[in-house]
Amino acid sequence: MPYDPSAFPPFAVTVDLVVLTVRRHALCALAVRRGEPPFQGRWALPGGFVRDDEDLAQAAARELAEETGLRVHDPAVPAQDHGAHLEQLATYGDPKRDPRMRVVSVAHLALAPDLPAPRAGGDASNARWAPVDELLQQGGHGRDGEPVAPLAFDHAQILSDGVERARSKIEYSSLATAFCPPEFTVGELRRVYEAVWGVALDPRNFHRKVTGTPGFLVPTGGTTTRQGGRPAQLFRAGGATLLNPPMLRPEV
Amino acid sequence: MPYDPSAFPPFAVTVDLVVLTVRRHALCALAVRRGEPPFQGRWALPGGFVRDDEDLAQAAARELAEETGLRVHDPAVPAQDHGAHLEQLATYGDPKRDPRMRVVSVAHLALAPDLPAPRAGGDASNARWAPVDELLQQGGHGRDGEPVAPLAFDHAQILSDGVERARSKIEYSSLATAFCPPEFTVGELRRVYEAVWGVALDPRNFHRKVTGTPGFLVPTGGTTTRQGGRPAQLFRAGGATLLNPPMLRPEV
DNA sequence: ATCATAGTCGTCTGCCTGACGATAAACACT
DNA sequence: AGTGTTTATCGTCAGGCAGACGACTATGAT
Repeated sequence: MPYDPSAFPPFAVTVDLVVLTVRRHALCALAVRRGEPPFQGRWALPGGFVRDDEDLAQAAARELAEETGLRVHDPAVPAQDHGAHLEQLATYGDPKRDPRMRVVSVAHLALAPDLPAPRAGGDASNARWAPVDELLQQGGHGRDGEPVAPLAFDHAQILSDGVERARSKIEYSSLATAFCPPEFTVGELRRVYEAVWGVALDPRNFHRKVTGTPGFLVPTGGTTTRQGGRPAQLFRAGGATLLNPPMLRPEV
Repeated sequence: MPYDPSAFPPFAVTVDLVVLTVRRHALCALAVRRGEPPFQGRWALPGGFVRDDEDLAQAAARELAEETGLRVHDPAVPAQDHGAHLEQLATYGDPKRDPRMRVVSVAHLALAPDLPAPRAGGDASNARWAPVDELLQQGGHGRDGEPVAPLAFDHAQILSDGVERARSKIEYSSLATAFCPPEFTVGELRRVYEAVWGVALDPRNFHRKVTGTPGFLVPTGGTTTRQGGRPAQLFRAGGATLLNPPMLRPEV
């Protein structure tokens, strides 16, 4: 039976990216300014159309590289350069989510270490890291006073879902290390958890927990004083991806 | 700026369903026989095209109702009839996953109580509940000897992802009750966990855990002996959706 | 009456966590 | 050099929870 193109409605398929990082003790997301209607001039999540010959993950990795220069960390390549974590988040397909046409967006979540200022097609003023609080808050604005919220389309919902995914996933996986540089201290890792969860953690219990979980952290032998105070041991992320028992997020 | 249809490649968008239930102490999934090429005669997950005016969740709920007659349980309607749990699972978009054309499939996961025999367009021989082990195993076949594996397209991967989602989600949520009838006993709930995880659980510790978790179970006052032995209390699912601390899955 | 089956209540022990005291090693002052 | 500040790291203790398992209860089957 030949294929009948009239048997189904055509869709546009895009990937949108929730790229998270921790800057200045705050969980931040990458936002780009829209250059064309709809929502011209408003901030949005980076993204774009999936190409004809591309897998969804490939498209997301391509967009991520275009926006940030980040390569995706491939677990199959252990000795690889430090790269970002990228995973599929969810798919959004409300018929009215884009006023122009029927668009289904496959959102992806990327976790990246603190990066230099972003570039978007070479134009820095059209891309920025903004604290997720500002992006999700009614009338949110950056430190420069520019309004950054509300985001275009349904991107506030997508960002919110991505943040919630990240918050819950660092509980039971070693993903928090994706926010850290290749070598980091226990204190730096703790400040990642504190920024993502928005809580304060006891440094002593945190230290006991992460150093006592087999495979989570591997000491590199070096030390650093870049945080001030007593020199701290440097670690790399160990091979373990699942934490058992998990890291417990404190109650409200 | 007008919309330019040549700016993006057109996709077909479908929803595929991983419908899980527990039958005869085994985790089973709904499978339908394909009536046309490609993969004609092979078993596949139920699914279909998303319509022009439909949200993804609506499309999934419609397909679920068409295949099983199940309504989706809406948390906003507390006094509602018993219904299935339905949630988005993941999206699959490999360019070659369907040889006919570019198809992106938004897979959904549904959990249902044990149901009467399925119907697929009224033809029972073209739909069946099959243990997920048989569906995922090389050369798997049903009790009638008919081969049910491998599934068509990338449906083995989708089913595998859905099963893994269900296995992990009943750890920290009350979702296991979605496999049970409206009223059930602690033992019936335990057998759900045992079937989904494929392990044996201590009845005494399980009883202590589920009855001691506030909001998980609400006693209805009734009892039943349908399992034989001493009469057991009947419970309904309580309002709690998140279990804290979680139910622990025994080690290998 | 006896047995088999399933449900329910307790006990004990070990592990993990949260709370928090104490010490160590750097830097910035005076 | 001494003092204070900051961060890191080790230790202690009590409470909670889970795994192992004994004991008892209430039904139906033989």
